[in-house]
Amino acid sequence: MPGPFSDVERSIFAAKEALSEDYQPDRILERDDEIEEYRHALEDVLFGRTPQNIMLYGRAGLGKTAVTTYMMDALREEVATRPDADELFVHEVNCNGQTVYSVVRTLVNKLLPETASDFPKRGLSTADVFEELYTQLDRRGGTHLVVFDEIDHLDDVDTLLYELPRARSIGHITDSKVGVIGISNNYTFRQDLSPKVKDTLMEAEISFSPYDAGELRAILADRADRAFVDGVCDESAVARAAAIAAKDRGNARQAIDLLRVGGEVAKKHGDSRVDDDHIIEAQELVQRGRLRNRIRDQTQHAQLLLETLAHLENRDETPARSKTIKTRYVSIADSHIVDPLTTLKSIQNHLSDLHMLGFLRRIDRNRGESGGRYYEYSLDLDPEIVLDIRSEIEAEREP
DNA sequence: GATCCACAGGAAATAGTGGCTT
DNA sequence: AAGCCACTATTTCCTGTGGATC
Repeated sequence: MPGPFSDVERSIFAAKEALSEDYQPDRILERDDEIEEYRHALEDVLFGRTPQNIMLYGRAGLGKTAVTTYMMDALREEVATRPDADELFVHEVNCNGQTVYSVVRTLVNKLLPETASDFPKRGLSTADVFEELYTQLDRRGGTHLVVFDEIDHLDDVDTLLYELPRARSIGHITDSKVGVIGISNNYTFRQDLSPKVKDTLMEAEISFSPYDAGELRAILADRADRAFVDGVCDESAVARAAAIAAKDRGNARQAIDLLRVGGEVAKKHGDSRVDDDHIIEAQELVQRGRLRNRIRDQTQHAQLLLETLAHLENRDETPARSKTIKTRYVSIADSHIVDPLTTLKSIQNHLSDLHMLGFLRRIDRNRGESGGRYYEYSLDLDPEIVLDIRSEIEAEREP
């Protein structure tokens, strides 16, 4: 008599969205200082003055994007009631994996009238796309706040951040105002900027510090309240997730992931409550998921090199120097019917990248006249997991 | 102390794709 | 069609580097 869905009512989630990555909370917890600074920096907009440029710093998962979305919504509402304020436009652009040209291009496309066709993907110079941006800004008029998320992923940020904040003073635009809001996961980003850019852009800098365990617990308790059926989530689970994340990097996203996966684990086991054992089990799953995404982001050759290193690791042939890695890599590339890279240099480039990303461990060797100087690499991950993930990825692309 | 090995690391050149303007 | 342009991923070329060896 019981059908396949008969025990669905026992589900422990009430509103799982509250634990998803793109959930936007309607109130922001534990970021009062940052919000206050933010508010101050945005005040000019309310009086129709040129907005300040704002930079946000802080690791991933510290609420930079959430606070920004929150602030922009609030600002939009407030502007509507203020007679002095110009019409406000907020544009968000994610810079991950983009170039200056493509970022400005997406901006232009957002400003273009509905009927117009998109700005060309290629074929035009960066100056052209900026020119189009300015005419579109002036056509719209008003105040524009441009949010560049993950701005540190952009190479050649200088051009972008030099051009845009100055557009008005140089006379590229006259009927509109532009403010730049940059979001960076990288603290050293500031040092990479040219001095010219630094002083214009750095009118307001807000840095987000890691959450401590107490703050995380408050955030998690709030989310757990919404996400889980009442009373299902143990306080110990919240405390455990907060503790793990606080010890790692004070990352709220990580903590929330732990809670969500912990809930899934409990559900899979058929348990009616979520406790800290579930969170501990979730920790490994979350870590593995992270690693899979990071590996997936790598180019094919880099992935093949990771696979090569995993094999070498299994045979106890690590640490290995680039030459031996290369010969193994070639045969592995062949087995996947991929054209291998031909030069040693390109292998070394990839190895060096992978080392910088924390996938590989590297030893500096110097045997003087009888061996010279070279590096030896070994895998800084569990080889079995790497091989597993690799075959998962490989299986996805075949069928 | 000069020399030398076998790379490391950076810059520039090359190749290849796609697509614009004139 | 010619001449640019953006962008990516190599390859080629060049200039260190630093301890062992002479």
